[in-house]
Amino acid sequence: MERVLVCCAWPYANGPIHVGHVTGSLLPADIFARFNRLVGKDVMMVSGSDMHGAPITVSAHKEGVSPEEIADRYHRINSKAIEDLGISFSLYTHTHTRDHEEVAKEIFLKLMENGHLSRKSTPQYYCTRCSRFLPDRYVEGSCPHCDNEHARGDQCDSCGMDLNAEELSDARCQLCGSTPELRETEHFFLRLSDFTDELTRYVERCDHWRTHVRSFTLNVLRDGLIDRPITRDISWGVPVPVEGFESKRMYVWFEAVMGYLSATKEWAAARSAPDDWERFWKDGSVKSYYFLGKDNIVFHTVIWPAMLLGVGGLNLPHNVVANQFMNFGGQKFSKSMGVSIDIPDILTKFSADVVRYYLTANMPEFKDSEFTWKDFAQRINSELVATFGNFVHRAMSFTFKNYGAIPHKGELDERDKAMLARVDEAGRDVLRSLGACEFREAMKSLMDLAQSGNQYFDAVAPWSLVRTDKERCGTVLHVSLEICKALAVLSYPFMPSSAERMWRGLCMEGSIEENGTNGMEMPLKEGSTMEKPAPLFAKVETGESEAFSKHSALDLKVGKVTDVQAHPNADKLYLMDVDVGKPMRIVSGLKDYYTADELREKVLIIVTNLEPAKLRGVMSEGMLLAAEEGGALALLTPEKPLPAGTQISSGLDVGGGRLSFNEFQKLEIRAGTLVQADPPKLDVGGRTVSCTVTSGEVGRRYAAYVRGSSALVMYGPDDTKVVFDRDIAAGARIR
RNA sequence: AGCGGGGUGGGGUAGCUUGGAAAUCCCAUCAGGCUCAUAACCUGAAGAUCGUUGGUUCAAAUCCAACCCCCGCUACCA
Repeated sequence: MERVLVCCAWPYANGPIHVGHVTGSLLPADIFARFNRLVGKDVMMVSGSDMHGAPITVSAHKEGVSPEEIADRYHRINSKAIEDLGISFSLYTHTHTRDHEEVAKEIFLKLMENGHLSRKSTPQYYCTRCSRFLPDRYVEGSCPHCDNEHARGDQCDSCGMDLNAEELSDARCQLCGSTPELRETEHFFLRLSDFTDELTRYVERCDHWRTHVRSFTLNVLRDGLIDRPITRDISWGVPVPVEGFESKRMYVWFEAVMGYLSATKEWAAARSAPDDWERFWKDGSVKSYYFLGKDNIVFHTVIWPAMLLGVGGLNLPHNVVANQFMNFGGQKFSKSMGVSIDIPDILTKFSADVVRYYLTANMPEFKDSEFTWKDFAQRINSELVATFGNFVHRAMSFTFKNYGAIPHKGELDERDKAMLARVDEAGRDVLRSLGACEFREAMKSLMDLAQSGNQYFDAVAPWSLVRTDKERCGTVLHVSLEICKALAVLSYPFMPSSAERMWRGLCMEGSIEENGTNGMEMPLKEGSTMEKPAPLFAKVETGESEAFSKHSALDLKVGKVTDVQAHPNADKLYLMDVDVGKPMRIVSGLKDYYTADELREKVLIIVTNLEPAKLRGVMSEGMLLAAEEGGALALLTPEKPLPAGTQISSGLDVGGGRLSFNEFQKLEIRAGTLVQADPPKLDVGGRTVSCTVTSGEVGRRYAAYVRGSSALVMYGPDDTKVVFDRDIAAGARIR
């Protein structure tokens, strides 16, 4: 039996997985694995949680727990989420296992034995009080390029320059504040340069790779590879199996990729066949596929292959299927910015198959894609429910109602034959696309077949045939059910549980999983009594998806006042012309607070998607934001100058639809004082809520959305937050 | 900043490697039809001078150059 190894990038155990992980690697890997099982191949599919590395120690330090506790927590959460999503791993493990440690040490020693490691001493800061070496980011000091005294050792947040910790004057340990000393420390380096030529030849052969993966890799190789350190001075990670290195650990990027191999070995050991892993790694006819995001390409096209070459005797990746990114409201997913949709969350609202559908249909295969709740609801409702689900349901429920069983197939006319030929054609299309890892295309072919089904059903009109020619009606229904059967089998890689439900609904024996694509040829069992069909998918109520985003339906932009005039017919109102990237007329009630001259040239924050409204006879197209508290009023403004029209974000979907004034009033936006930075807390007047903020200054007052017990500080590009032009009390309501 | 990818009707996309009758498909919009089905389905229409500016050519979305914008990597998010 032909064998396939499916490898999926290892989610980092520092937070719950989100839709980006799923659409970027987990889901394409699973679809591909299921497809291969369907066509009868022996599939090994592995991944796990990446448990090591500095970010986890940082989280642990923040929470005051051990790194292991953090890693274990998210490993549990993510294992569950992955299972709930129906991702069919042979084994989903993690990198903090004995197996992995052994494999990592073994590979390390083998690379050393083969002469691909070198040792080098470099100076690094060591904190005597903490008795540890400090990673660059843990060192704080004065930036040599600007006056910032709080530059981190890797980068200055103030001027943005890249730094080495040694460049800082007045270096301090960020953990305890004491002055660290520079010490020599010795590390191992992977001699990547040994492999440049061989890797170049290898990648040049791989012309079946996606072009962006291949050209990017070739470019990296053309620049020449630099030897990289593979050990570092931290205590969390895989120990280095060399005397004198007891206090050091392997770099996580070096050790985590080995997880593919160690997971396969762990799988084999669990089956009491410890040598079984070799069938997937040493047999040159086995093709291995790696699914990951574009940020991860070099690790899989250069570094891991170099390691495999250095060890020798192990298969190189056959294909590295890298996806682009799925963004959310124009922003990349990022936990720190509060821009993410966690899988555990979304699964409380929607079934796995529905989520899988959307994430496949919108998969960022060749370029970035955008997740919006509006698009989510739309695609589910009009594609999955209306086209696909509805065809299956109308065919099955009509048959059930009028026959109660699978009807007899009589003589086929030209149209029936053409339809069945179309089914075969669609089957070939779907399977071809799946084999080429073109999942959106495959899904499209599947949907096209559902549409053809609808067209056929309409053309043969069984609802009138049933009254005139019941025999012929049975035949066209039989053909329709054939289409359903094909849809069931072909949709299995994408939506496995719905597919199996359809299979059972058609009175077919066994399961799709057991029969594979042979199920396409298996005849329907005429005369079998059917169960009453139920719709496969329910429509998504707009409210359900809005629940996630209603607080962010505001489209805020930076606006520059170009002209201010008194309203001809009102005491308190101004007519303001504001540039928000385009001119906009705004009527505002600021006359009691600001003179026209004070307002001219001012830079404000404008709601640009409000329903226009007439105020004392003049149309107002937008609204400027101001905070109000006990008779005092302050205008919202960006803390640094931003050009007119710049998008200001709460971090989530900007919506795009028009917002009525009533809806706007339901939103809670307040002035809040940042009372602590880590974890960030915001005082919004009488109560303190947790908040997300990009890099706030404690004691400063910011504008923030408040929802429940958390808040989202509004911000523009470059972490520019929204502040006030006059002092205003914390808790002031913004409108 | 360097490197890679992308910029096609309102939104998403195909085509661009091998230039050729003003361009594919889905959604939304509009007009019809049907009534089996989750107001679902089917048919038809309107809608783009293919990021900008130049160039090559009889002919460019498609090739070349410059520029603008978005994203990623370089810098521990798929």
